[in-house]
Amino acid sequence: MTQIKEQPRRSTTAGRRPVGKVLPGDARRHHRALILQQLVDHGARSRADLARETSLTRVTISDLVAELIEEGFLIEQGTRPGTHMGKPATLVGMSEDAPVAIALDLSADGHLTGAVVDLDGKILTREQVEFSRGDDIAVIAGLAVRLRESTPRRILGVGIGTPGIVDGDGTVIIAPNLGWENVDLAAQLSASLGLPVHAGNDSNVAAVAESAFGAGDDQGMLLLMIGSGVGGGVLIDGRALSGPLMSSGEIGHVVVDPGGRQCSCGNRGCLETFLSAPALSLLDNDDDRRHVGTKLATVLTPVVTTLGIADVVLYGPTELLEGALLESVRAGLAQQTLPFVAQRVQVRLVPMHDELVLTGAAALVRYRELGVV
Amino acid sequence: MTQIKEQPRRSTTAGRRPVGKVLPGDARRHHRALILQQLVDHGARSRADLARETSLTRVTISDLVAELIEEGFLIEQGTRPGTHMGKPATLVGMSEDAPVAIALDLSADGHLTGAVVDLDGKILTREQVEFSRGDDIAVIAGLAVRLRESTPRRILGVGIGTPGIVDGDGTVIIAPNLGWENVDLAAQLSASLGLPVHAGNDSNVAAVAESAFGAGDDQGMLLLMIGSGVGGGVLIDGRALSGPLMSSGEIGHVVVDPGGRQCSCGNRGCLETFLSAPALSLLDNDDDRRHVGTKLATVLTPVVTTLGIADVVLYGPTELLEGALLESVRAGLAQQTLPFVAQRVQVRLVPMHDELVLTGAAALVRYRELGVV
DNA sequence: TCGACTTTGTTAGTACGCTTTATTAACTAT
DNA sequence: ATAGTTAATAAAGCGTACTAACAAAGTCGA
Repeated sequence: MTQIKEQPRRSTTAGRRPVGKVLPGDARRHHRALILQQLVDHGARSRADLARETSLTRVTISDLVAELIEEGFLIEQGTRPGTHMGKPATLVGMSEDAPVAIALDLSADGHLTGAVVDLDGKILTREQVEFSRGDDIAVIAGLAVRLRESTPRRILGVGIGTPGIVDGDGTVIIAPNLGWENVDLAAQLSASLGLPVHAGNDSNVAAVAESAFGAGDDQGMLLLMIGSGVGGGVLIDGRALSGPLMSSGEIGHVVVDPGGRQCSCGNRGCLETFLSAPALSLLDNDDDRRHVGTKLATVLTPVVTTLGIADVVLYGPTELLEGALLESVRAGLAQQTLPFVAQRVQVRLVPMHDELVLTGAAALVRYRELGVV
Repeated sequence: MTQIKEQPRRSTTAGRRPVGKVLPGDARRHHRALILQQLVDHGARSRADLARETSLTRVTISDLVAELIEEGFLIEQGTRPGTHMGKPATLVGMSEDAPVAIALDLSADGHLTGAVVDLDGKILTREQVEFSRGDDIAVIAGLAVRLRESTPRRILGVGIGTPGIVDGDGTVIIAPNLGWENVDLAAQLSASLGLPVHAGNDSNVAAVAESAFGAGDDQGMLLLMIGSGVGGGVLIDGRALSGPLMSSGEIGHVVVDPGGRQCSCGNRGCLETFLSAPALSLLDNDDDRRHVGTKLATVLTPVVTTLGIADVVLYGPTELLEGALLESVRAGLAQQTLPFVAQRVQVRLVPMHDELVLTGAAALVRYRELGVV
């Protein structure tokens, strides 16, 4: 009887700076990721197509595709329609029964939303439960269990978008809304569920979703999530930047009006005190909206210029953002940056009902487990 | 006679997001980089040490080290002094005759500085020639050739720090100071010198130097280069971020005072019109310096918060920056960011005579050719 | 002083993943 | 029918890192 030696659990290295050694298996995992990426991005295609697109040989592609079919990710879809020279190609595409992710959204006050999401970002099942500051993490695990039982499909992993500062291991360093400090959220859930769990800041995760499933420029994007608070996420090459402080979601707490309104973070005049949905809904004229847009542009300009980002997304209640506010953000950015940058930056709105945090949590799983951006 | 098949020229993949396939040779190059990184960072050590630190086996390390000794990068330095159990370790370290880089600095007006720089960032030879807007690139190549002839050591490659927006291939997309637009600087020099050539924005390259050879936090750093203009560079994980627009050096052209002084970029009131060395030297009281520091903090805050950067470096004429200006930058940052961030960010000065552009150009070569950060 | 132990570094053999070369399969063009 | 083209598989080889085993050179304890 063959004894399989237990390998230390390791997610795909694709997309991360390799910090340690690289084994042959890492190369293979990366090549699997290349194949899945092509199929997810451009739909079903033949093995020969994949060989051309990845510059691997047809032999290697056949081998990898066989493995991915075996594991249920891919499925043969018959020969390519139409008439061509040579032997007709057999199309290979993502399977309808491919593994799915469980996605959890902790960003809302008072409740927790969970969903089963497939690898294309489609929400299959959705459930919402009460969850407030102080509630036990077991509530989260409970929802995940119910979601797991709601589908016959294999679960690739669990993704969580949570407010606060979250490190790369899924530990919530600080989350005032939830009253958490140094909570190893991912590790606890992983232990109780027996599944890989990945957690990220809610607005970072939303940015990942817009890049993975939306219209985001996956080379570089800045997303601002405007809800009860304001969060932000920056993506470069499909990866959410967090930096050594992991504070990348906290753009809402940049002070734009020292001495202004009191903010929950302790400071006064944070961007969030102007731009949150509650604050915006109190505005009753365009002059005030224009004022907020100008303030916002002042915060965005240094980031956009310094990072060379061309795609800025405002994710929030469209009715509060469109019109005067959006126009003044565009105008402000155009005025405050180099002409070279100004000509290339676009600012656009994405409506709240896109549920980017939920699908982004799934995208996080897809990325960390499969290396697909 | 053995025919060596020509491999497509490829620099190390270490540190870049792998975009295509990964061959065994790529893994090997990465492992060579791990070894060199350890030796550069922590000095000479034994093969067994390297095995422990990289988690490769002693066998593999011996193999790779033999190769690196063969190529002249490393050298055996005798047994480790002191008395220990077991067989005495043979120390291996960077060779005194290891290959060097040719570094070129185009950031100054009117002249071009070149140097031969070793892998530790030490300047071995240095030469300066006239170079102004409109001069031929052959002047640059000429200096590189003279520098190459000035040393018997092997040349690893050529690095260039240049003002303007530079893409990843070393093409200068736009550089007003030099009157360049879409000049494929690296490609032209590489063709005429027969050496690998890497080019980057001058302030980005300076940031790389501070991370590689200075005290920079290599997880994340923002460097502002304050000279005749103002440029910036952001490093995350030892890599300079440039984003899709490649404009990351251009933080100096964020408008902080709409309607202010005319800037060379066409806009009015750019950060550069306040903060450049010429502008600063005109200030004669601390109130004005404090005003500039506050403006600067306003630009830095969104970047620091959004990227979660803990290390901010002002690289310029110390006598103009220390005191009131520096203090007000620190105070502004502390006031305008989350307490969590404010407690962790440090702002420090690096004097101009550190020649960061020159050594940074060398660091760029070291990184691109050897994968050493 | 001598054997036991520890640590370093090498040699020999194995596993894995990709490549190249060759072959079979299935179609179009003439 | 025959040639040409494209798809996919089969077989053999190469590079890289691994495990196992061992030699070398010292320390340590009795």
